[in-house]
This record gives sequence, structure tokens and C-alpha cells, in this order.
Amino acid sequence: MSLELTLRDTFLDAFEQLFSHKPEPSLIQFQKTRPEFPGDLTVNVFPLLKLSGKGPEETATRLGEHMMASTSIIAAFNVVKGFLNLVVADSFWLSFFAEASTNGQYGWQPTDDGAAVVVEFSSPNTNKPLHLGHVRNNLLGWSVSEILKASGKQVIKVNLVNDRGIHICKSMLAWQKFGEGKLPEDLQMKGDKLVGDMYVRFDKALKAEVETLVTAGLEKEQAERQAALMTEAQEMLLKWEEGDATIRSLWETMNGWVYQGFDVTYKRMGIDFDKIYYESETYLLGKALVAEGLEKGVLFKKADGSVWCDLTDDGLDEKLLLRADGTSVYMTQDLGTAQLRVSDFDPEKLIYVVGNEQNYHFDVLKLVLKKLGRPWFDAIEHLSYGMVELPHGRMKSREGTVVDADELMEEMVQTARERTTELGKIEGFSVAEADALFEKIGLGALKYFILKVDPRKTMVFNPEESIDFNGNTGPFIQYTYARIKSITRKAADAGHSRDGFGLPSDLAEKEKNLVRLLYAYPGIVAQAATNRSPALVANYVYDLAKEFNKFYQEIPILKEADEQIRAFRIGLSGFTAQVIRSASSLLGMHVPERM
RNA sequence: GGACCUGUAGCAUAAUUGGAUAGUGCAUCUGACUACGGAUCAGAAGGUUAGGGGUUCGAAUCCCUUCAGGUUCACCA
Repeated sequence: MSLELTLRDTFLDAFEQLFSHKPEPSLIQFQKTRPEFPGDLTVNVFPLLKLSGKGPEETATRLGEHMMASTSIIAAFNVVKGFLNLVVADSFWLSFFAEASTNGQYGWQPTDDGAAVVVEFSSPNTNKPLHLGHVRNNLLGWSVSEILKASGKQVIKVNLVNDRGIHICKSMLAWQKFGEGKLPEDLQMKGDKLVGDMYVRFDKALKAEVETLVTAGLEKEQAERQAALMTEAQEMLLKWEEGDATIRSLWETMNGWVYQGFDVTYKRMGIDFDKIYYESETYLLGKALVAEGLEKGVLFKKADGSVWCDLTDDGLDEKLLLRADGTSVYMTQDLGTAQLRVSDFDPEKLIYVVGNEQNYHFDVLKLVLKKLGRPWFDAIEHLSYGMVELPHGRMKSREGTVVDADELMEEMVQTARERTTELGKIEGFSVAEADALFEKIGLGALKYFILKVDPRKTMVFNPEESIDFNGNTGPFIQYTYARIKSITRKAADAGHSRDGFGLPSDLAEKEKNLVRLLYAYPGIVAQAATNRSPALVANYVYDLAKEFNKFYQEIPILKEADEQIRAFRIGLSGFTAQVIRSASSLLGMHVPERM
């Protein structure tokens, strides 16, 4: 049983005996004692004053006395205003350490046999390369999946690739017209970059065409509709839908280029999926649901034949589900893919990692599914994350401020190379070892920088600051890990071992602070899982690294003369390294043995 | 215009979900036995938590309101 739960029972018993009332257990919340006061855990007695009938000081003091007498876990207590600060006995921390430090899976819960959680993330369009916004999405989705796994869930990571539609037709058309038949390998170019360039080419050519039409006297909107390029792209989409062999073949070829490019990006980022859905295979699925809805009378048809869902009773608008020509829209497809996922996996949760500009879309999605009588509509959860902005504002493709994912990663790795070389840290490294190290540091810095921010919040990505490797950064954590490994290597070389030594009888302040933080790790993982927030893990592992550095600065480890204490400190260092490694891995951050 | 979201030191961000004197990093200033690895550590300075009202023992957090910014309300995805 956990410390908090044990102490809660002790507390409740004490309260009942002293004041003859039994408070609601939920009223008793243990929090970490603030560092300026002695103690480990604090209970706030203010909510209990009505039941105790005494003032805050007296209530707290009497409870403290009673608890101390009734359990050996409490070694001392003090009262400040209405706060009862409890000092947990060193023996408790030491026996916790003895047990936990032999557990290689510390922090991970065994996988339960309940239904799986499906996490969708990434979900790119195939007409352009991945950019900074996708980076946040990918890192978040992947990390949340890992955290859920660590908390005992079975997780299925899925990607829904938007591989069809007018956007890819635009790229295809541009390549036909301006591509000169050149393949990515002819141009020494990643395939996704080439297709992206073609998309831009289309846009430019279209604009030029529209402009000439406007100067010829057309209204802008009209010109956009009438432009030859636009109508050609639309014709191409129609042909694609009819299954035209030439178009399909070009489409497959160009999407193939894009996937090869994406694979490189995903691989470097360390992202993977258990299942990939393609929209070209799922975009018709929602139609059956719409038909069913019409039959049940929860959807209605307008005079022109289009199908709608009336959500005005729920404070929303009417939502189109089928166009007059019978084709489906984004919402229709999402209805279908949700149903597909439920049939595929029968999950307890369907988590969608999608930017907060689609909040409305997901509100509507759930409502429509509810109206369609799908009891699992409530299993749908939109993990709505904030935009990534640059110091000068949002990324704008028109202004060329879009930060490309590949370039970003490369820049981070290059900076890691420069910094590390500058510091002279790679003596004795082979070229391959050094490269692997730069990769770990550069990507660790990037991942930590992005994941340490609460997902829901809009974040500012400052390229200058993100490549700072001091302070609250990934490399700081990696450095701490490497330092510990240096110690444990030396300890092993010197033949020091924990075997045969018991535990010391008490703890120095810095030792206790460390043990206390290590104790908190499983709770942090659980909390991060329920909150879907890697930021909690990131902030935790930073605190842990910082706490170790304080300990390291003040307390001798290998230099300690007393063998038993030295053995304990080596063990404590090693266990800290293990937890740093474990928590980092939940963020997708690798830690180096040396750096 | 309707709906939703956000606002914390110069900058970037925390705050155990209503708890103590609002933490941390960067930047600025000062220090660390001549390193068990200085990508570290110790310290200083920096705040009316956008403004105003309210709820209560207690508010960055909940309610009302004003201001500022953002998203959305597509037969785009």
C-alpha cells in the first residue's frame, strides 16, 4: 500500500478517536511539504475544522501527536497555521529504496487485460513535407502512447494518411506540367519535398492565371473557379474517383515518393505506428452511416438532395454530411473511420491527437455519433493541442516561415555537434559513436523542448533558445545521466559493490530529497497518463536530474570512506540513473553513457 | 455577430486540479576547497498572476464583467 493511503487510514483513525467524527476520505489530501518547512508530507486541516470543533492549530497538533504515537512511519511533525507537516521516518525511505531499486521495471505497471486504447496521431496530407506543427503532433502522440503503456494500458498507435483529394491532384498536375519527368533521385531530393514543391508550383501558376483573368475583367472568385488549372485539377480528381488507370498510376507513384520521404522523417524522429489507415481506402465508409441516419430519421435531406444533421438543439449549427451530388465530406469520412476503428479494435478509448483548431469538428463528430445511436461516442477523446508559434507569430507558408521538420532536426544535431566538439567531450569516441551521440543530444533537446510544455497550450518555438543546452533542457538531463554512469563505471572498476552491505541507519538531507523524488515516479506516470500530458514527465525528470546534481555537489560518493554508506550512495546514484532513463524514454529521449 | 480557448518577471514556462511567502530556466549581477565530469552547483535581483468586482477560512485556479490576442462557425481536410 502506498504511503499516502496508509497514512490516510492512520489519519482517519486518529481523527475519529480524537473528535468522534469520521471525515470524508476525499477531504484529506496529502501534498508535498514546502521545502522551507521541515517535513515530507502535509495535510491541510482547514476543511476539517467544522468536524473537529477546534481551532486549526489545536486540531493539527492533536492529530500530529496521535499519529506519531500510532505509527512508526511518522518520525516527527510540526504545525504551521492549519498545516500539519509530517516527517516520514528514514527507515521508511530506506526500505522503499531497498525494494524499488531491485525492480528493473520500476515505474511501469503490468499491462492490464482491459480493452485497448487507440491513439491516432500524425495524420499528414501527402502533398507536402512535415513541418514544425507535425513535429509537436508526432512527439505528443507517440509520447502519450508510451505513457499510457507504462500506466498499464494496451495501446494501438494509428496514423490516418490523407492520401487523396484535390490537394494531391494539384501536385500531380503540376508535376505533369512543370516536372519535366524528373524523379526524386534525378534531383537528389526527398520525395515528399519534390511533391511539396510541385504543390507550391501549382499555387503560383494558379495565382498568375487568376491574375490575368482578373485584369481581363473577371471577379476574383469567378476567376478562381474558371481558371484552367483549377478545372483541370478537378477533372483529375473525378478521373481518380472513377479509377482512371493513368491517373491512379501517377497517384501511386507520387504518393510512393512521399511515403519514402515520410519514412525517413519518422525514423529520425523515432516515431512509429501499429497501423496505418489510408483515406483512399476509408473515404467512402461514412456513407452507410449516413444512410442509416436517414432511415432512423436523425438526419434529413434538403431539396437539392444534400444530407444534413441538425445540431441547433445542442447550440451548434446544421452540419452537412453528404453533398447534393452524393459525395462525402471530411466529417462523413471521420464518422466512417471511427466506426472502422471500433470494429477493428473494440477499444475503451479513441484518442485523436489533433490541433485545437478542430475543436468544433470533434464536438460535432461526437454529437452526430450520439444521434446515430453509437454508445461508444463518448469514448472519443480529442487530445487538443495548441499551435506552435514562432517568436514573430504563426508559421506562414506565404511568408516562407514554415519550419521544415527535417531541416529542424538536422539543425539541432549540427548544433549538438558544434557544442560537444567545442567542449572537447568526445575524446576517444569513434566517428560512428560521436555521430550517434550528436543525434541523441540534438533530438533529445528538440523533444524535451517541445514536450515540456503543457500540450493544451499554444507554445512559442524560439530557434535560438531551443538550441540552448544549459538549464531546463534535454541535454541537461542527458548530461546528468552520463555523469552518473561515469560514477557507476568507476565504482565497478574499483570493485565496489552493494552486495553484502546493509542499509545505513539514516539519511542526509540531500539523500532523502532524492529518494523522495524517486518514490514519486510511479505516481507521476499515472498522473501523466490520466492527464495525457508528457509535460508532467518532462518536468519530473528535470527535477530529478537537478536534485541529483545537488546531491552530487554536496555529498561524496566514491570518496566516502565508510564502505556501507559508499555502497548505498552508489546504489542510489545507479537507481536515479535508471529512473532518468525510464522517464526519458517515455518522451522518446535517449540518454548517452558518455557525453 | 454566435461559440470556444488563452492571458503568470524582459523572454520561455511551472504550480499536487481551491491551499502556506506564485516555483524553474534563459538573459543580468556575484561566488564555488585548483572538478567522484563546470553542458554543474551556491547566491542576488526581477511579480498588483491583463484590469475590476464577487464566492470563502484560503483564488493564478471557480463565477460575473471589461480589455487584449487566438481559433472556429466551408458543399476544404
